[in-house]
Amino acid sequence: MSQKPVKTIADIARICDVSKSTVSRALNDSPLISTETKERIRSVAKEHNFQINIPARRLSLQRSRTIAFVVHAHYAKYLFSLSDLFYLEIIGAITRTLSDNHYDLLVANIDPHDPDWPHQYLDTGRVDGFILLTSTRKPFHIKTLVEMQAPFIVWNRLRLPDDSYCSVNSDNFTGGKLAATHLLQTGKQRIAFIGGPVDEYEVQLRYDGYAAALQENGQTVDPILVTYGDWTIESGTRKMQQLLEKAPNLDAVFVNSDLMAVGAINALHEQGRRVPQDVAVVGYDDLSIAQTNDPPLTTISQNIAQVGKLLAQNLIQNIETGQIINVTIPAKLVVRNST
Amino acid sequence: MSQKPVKTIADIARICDVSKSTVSRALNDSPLISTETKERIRSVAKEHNFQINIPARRLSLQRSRTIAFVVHAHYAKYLFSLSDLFYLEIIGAITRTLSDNHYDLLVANIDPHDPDWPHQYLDTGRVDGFILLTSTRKPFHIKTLVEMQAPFIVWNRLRLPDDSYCSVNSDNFTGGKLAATHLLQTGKQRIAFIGGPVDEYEVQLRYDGYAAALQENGQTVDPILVTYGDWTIESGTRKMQQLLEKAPNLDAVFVNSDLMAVGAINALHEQGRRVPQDVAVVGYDDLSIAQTNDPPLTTISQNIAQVGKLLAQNLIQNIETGQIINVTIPAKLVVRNST
DNA sequence: CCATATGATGCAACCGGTTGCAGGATCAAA
DNA sequence: TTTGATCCTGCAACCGGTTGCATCATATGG
Repeated sequence: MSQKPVKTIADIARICDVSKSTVSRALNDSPLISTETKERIRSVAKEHNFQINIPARRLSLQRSRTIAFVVHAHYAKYLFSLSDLFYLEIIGAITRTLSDNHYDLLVANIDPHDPDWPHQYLDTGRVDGFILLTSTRKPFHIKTLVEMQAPFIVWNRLRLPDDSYCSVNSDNFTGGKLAATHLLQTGKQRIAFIGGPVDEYEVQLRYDGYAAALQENGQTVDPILVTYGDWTIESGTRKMQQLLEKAPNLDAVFVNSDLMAVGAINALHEQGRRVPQDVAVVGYDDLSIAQTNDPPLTTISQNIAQVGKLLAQNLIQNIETGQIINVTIPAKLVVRNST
Repeated sequence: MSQKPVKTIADIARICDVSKSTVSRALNDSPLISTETKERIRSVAKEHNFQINIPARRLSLQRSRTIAFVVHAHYAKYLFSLSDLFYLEIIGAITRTLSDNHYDLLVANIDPHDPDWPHQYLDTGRVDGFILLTSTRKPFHIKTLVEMQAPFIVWNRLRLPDDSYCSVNSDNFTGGKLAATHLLQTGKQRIAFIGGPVDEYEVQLRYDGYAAALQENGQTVDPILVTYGDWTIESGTRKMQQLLEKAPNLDAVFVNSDLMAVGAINALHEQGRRVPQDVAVVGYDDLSIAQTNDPPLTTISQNIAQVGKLLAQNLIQNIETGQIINVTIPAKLVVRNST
């Protein structure tokens, strides 16, 4: 009943008998306003539970305080599919960090062939920056973003720090090395490698780590044991089948993602091989699925929560101060029952 | 070099020697403007590839053309977890439909205990409406939303159409019935039921369908065969273990979600039961994981793409016209190797 | 040939915030 | 008592769109 429509700062100004400017400054905690006036205005605002108009503020400040989480509409049926699970787990940490900083997260469903998409989001003032994950982190897009000087951050950058953009990277070399070393230590001798797409930089690094571990152990990489999938469960199954045909005597495999590892294990079971007794398996990512798989996966953990947090935090930092931040987070081996 | 800063409609107005209003109307295809003027203005806009300022338009139109996808920050480690996979697959279809209609999707990471959250999004003009899925569709929140007359749509509404809000529902009764009937037809006799949380309406309907199928077959429900999990893989495993202890002679189980079904199958394998020979399993949802599981899951498909599309479409309809739309989409049995 | 309908465009207000600058009040120092 | 610094507050412009209404030119009808 007593619901007077208090919708704007002008309404509050009227009630408090001050000007709009004073209300605005009071709500923004400006040092220009006296403490008592500030408190009076704030209590009135609280009382009428006033909500500031965000679009108006955005227009005025020329800042949207919104970040685009870029995804491709590349699946026929679903936008997200299980192979994106890794990214989705990251979204959680991202939104939390963003909202702590009063930023919003927009899901930008882009057409990967449209070179114009960054303009549609940045030049229109809808967002202040972009977060790109592996599947959207094509050279083509990076180039456009750099050229238009868009604030953005990527997960696992393409090259080493020669370009000028932000990134959060995992220590892929160490990850690969940890995985292979662990397998060697458990007595395995013929260790196969199922990578992600061969042209991904992170995949190359993981391979290098794998090769380094073998070398330290006096072994050399057998090319027949090396193959590459596309991150999906099915590709894990397929590549494992092929490996078993070509190299039936393998006794372990380092798979570049938990999802492909799940597929690989399916293939192993089909062939009657026991995991880990006959063939040990190490995955990568430590998705929640790793714990619940049968058997639970030994994997390389990347602390997804921290990745998401850093992606959000450093992008905001870049937007607000222009700093270019590149961080690498450590890889950790998590031993479960698949080895 | 020839990059003149053409950022606002005023710039275009100057170039075309017309007024701001004319530019605005031309870009919005107003019938008030002559065809030739319209074309002239548009070609200039194209040429300078002008991007309209969205926050300004939003302020002026008092519409954000943004929808909030509501999620809870209820997981310790991740916001999304595997048990939300179903929802995540839906996001794809939602964003696609929204962007076809020039709407944006915001991820609203809310505190489920804060009764105030809808105001933070609606009264501030950040969004025009909300999409709620099962985990965020608590009576408490629905009540608040209805009271503040917020436009929103839910997946699987709580009660039958007595409240006045939009929803997209799956035909849960038929789904449950299809699952149980299929198991009976394959010759199974002792069919267990692992539901989602017992207080979820959709779970009750699936149970009713299950019970109806048994009844039509001259059977009656054995309470010892009925149990409820919480949608997670682990709960599927746990509940299956309990069932096997209490009723070792069961020969089939209808599980209310694919994820719990995956967990249940893990438990069955642990006990040395073969799927489907010893125990047949039917899941629910037809997630992408259902196809790649070992064995591939027989499940109830809900056409997730269509669900997402309808959620987006009908919510927009409601926002723009006030119509309250409730639709039920059919459930379909997909037979794979787990039965 | 004048009156009026019709079509195209411009003016100016408005959406709801933020902020540079001017100005009034208070108080201390000269 | 005057001067000037300090502290608060208000005025008004601005952010970049949209839109009701006025205006003006042309077309139509009597």
